[in-house]
Amino acid sequence: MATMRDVAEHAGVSIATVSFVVNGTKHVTDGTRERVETAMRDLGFRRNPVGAALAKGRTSIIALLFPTLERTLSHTAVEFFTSAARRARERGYDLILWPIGSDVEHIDVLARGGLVDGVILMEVKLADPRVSALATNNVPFAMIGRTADPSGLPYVDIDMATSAREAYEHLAALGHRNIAYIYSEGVKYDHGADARARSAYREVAAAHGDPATLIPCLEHPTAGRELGARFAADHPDATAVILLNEHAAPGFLTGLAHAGVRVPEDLSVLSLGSSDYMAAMTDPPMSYMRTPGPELGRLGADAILQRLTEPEDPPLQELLPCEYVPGATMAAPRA
Amino acid sequence: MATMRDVAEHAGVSIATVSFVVNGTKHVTDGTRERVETAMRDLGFRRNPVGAALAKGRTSIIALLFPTLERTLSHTAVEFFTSAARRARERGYDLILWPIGSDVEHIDVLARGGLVDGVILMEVKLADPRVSALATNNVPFAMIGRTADPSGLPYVDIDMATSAREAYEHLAALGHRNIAYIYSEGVKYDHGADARARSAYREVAAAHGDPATLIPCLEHPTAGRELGARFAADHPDATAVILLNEHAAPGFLTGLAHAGVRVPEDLSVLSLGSSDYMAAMTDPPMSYMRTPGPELGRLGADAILQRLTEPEDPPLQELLPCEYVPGATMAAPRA
DNA sequence: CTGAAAGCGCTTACAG
DNA sequence: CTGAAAGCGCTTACAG
Repeated sequence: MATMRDVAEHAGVSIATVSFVVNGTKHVTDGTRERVETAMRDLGFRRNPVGAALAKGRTSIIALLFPTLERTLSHTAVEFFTSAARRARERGYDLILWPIGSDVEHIDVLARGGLVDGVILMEVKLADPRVSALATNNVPFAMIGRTADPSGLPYVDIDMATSAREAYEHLAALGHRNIAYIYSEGVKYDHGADARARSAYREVAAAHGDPATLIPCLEHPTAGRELGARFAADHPDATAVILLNEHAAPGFLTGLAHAGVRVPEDLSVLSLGSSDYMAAMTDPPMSYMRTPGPELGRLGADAILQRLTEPEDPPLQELLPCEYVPGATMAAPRA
Repeated sequence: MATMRDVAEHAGVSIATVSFVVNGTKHVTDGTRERVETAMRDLGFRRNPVGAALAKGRTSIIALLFPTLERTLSHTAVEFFTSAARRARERGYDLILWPIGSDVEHIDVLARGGLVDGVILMEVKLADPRVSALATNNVPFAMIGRTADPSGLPYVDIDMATSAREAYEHLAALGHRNIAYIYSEGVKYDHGADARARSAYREVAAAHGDPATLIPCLEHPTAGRELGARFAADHPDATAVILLNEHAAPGFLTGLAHAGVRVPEDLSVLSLGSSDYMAAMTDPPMSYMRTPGPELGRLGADAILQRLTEPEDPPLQELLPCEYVPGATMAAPRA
């Protein structure tokens, strides 16, 4: 593979000049530039990014850290990633998905030393060891999600407290007074979004003077189906359900149907943190609170890029609520 | 950040010795090693992978190229990735997901020069410009999927011809003589798996003397639903459907139900290339031909690692059929 | 067992 | 506008 030195010799210039042409860093006379460009073409030259990275101390690559080996990448997570990648590309960076988990060792080895310029964290826990690892090692990072106390740290997150509250209020407005809440079982209990949604649910139920019922469910359609099948028997008084478990939602409706529970006549269901794609999977189409995945992905990219380009600016901190999208799974409770 | 030079000074040794300790490349006396290790700890030393990459000419990083910006990462694709990443990790490599598409420019810039040691291609087309780009640039690669003529190239792929044929035979064995085929619309027509499954379907239908009916459908549950709703009207003679469109499958069943078509009494449905996860989404649970995603991901990692470690060996080429998993969407046609 | 030194392929002040 | 040279942080023959 041709190097800059080869090109320089071929064109009869210094390698500095080649570098200027390749990067457009400095003005070069037309004649010289043409000679260099010809030489590059003749030799099939392509700049070696590793050499450049070492000299410059940066790579223009951002890593999105998602623990795929521990947790399945949901459709919504894919939306975050795709949108963040698109935004990064617009701004001259590459975004890659690095499937490393809570394995702190691995994190700072990768993140330091300029293999990547910065990282975006997903699946952030209330107390997240990765955050301190990155901070200690001085690796620029931003979170999609946030820790218990994210003050001073760049993040973009779903406003889960507001979203859960609004979900509740939508059902309460229809007259529901016994609204159960289904969450993801097997997720670390201190996962930020889950934890915040659960507290908000408890608070708003209490504020209404309604009972709070928290029901765990594994993140899989089959688990949803089993839960749906026994739901009426286990929770005869519930007239509505809020569900923060995208993977289980379709199965839950199926299970209900098989048990003779009609949705929404017998039970209203509202999926919290879902997408058009997943909502359209179910029958009837799910009423849901839409996760602002594309918006957050884009903002997540902006958040980390701001750390890189304007490190003195206050960190970007943004909270976006889910938006209510009516489907066909909500109605007033039977009298 | 401390460098090897800092550590060397601190420990009173040469930086070569530090390198030997860090990498375990050569034996170092216990006493010396301890001094070096202490110095590393004191200074919080972490080896800079970019420097190492430049010196060694490799990074131990493999990139999985998936055009996320053009095509949604399906649950099945996530399985490939996760499994390949796990396997790579076992063998001392890191696997990252690089969301670049058919953008040939971008590919070889990234792939050459040792930012990654090799790449795995997904979503391979019959004629794929990326393949020639990588070959020209001498970038080690392997395909999950394959081009029209992959001879001499490393690949692992679904044996779609066999799988489609078997799908057909399962339905034919029940007595079906009019089996329609639903494929993904909007996918480049020369996508390998799609193209091969379609030809196999045509051939096997012809061999049976049955009519072949090819029906396009966008890759989204809503499109599936619309297709299901008008299916009986458009194709009154079909008694069974093979469907290679995971995203549309759940919606398709829903659409059928709303149009009064009972599955499997009125119409049998068999999903080709699906997963337990997606099959469990539908009601009734889908009968499907299971994509060997985890197996192929693992083999895909092996295929590229073999190019890197044993470049003289003949390339790994492996074809795995989908396995039939009975669900509740197939029955004999009505008399 | 350890060290001095060249080299990996670039970038970037500094001169001219 | 262009070049000579130092340097980014490592690795690895080659000596001793």
